Amino acid sequence: MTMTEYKNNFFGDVYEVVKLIPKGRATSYGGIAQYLGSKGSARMVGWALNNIAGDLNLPAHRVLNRNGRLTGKRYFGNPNKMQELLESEGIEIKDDQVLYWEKVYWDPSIELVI
DNA sequence: CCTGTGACGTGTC
DNA sequence: CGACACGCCACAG
Repeated sequence: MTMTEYKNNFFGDVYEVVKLIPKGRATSYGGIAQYLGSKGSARMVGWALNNIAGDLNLPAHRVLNRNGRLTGKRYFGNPNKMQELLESEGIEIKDDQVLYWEKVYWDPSIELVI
């Protein structure tokens, strides 16, 4: 990892958490930020994903905003790509909004034990 | 150095 | 419900 990329562990931490999101579940930028504590804010998580999503094999489609909205769909090249990936895992989506978000939501600070 | 700009979140009106 | 403000941190110009 070069300095331009993994400056702190932050990128690596985001990478690690995103990789651990179970299939068919999803989490939020804020959730990851909360799990990482003071290392970064929710904005940082989005920024991190924006940098590493394409290069690494990350299931970045499982990271949504707090309301379960597909805010990052435009970064998947194909606007429908993100929704298709989620739906292929059994997640229902209506108008860029994940249905039953409470059930789908996976909070790393609660369900992830490292 | 200062400003704008985000794959964000919370709060207020 | 939508519009804003503010906090957040890094980065580009």
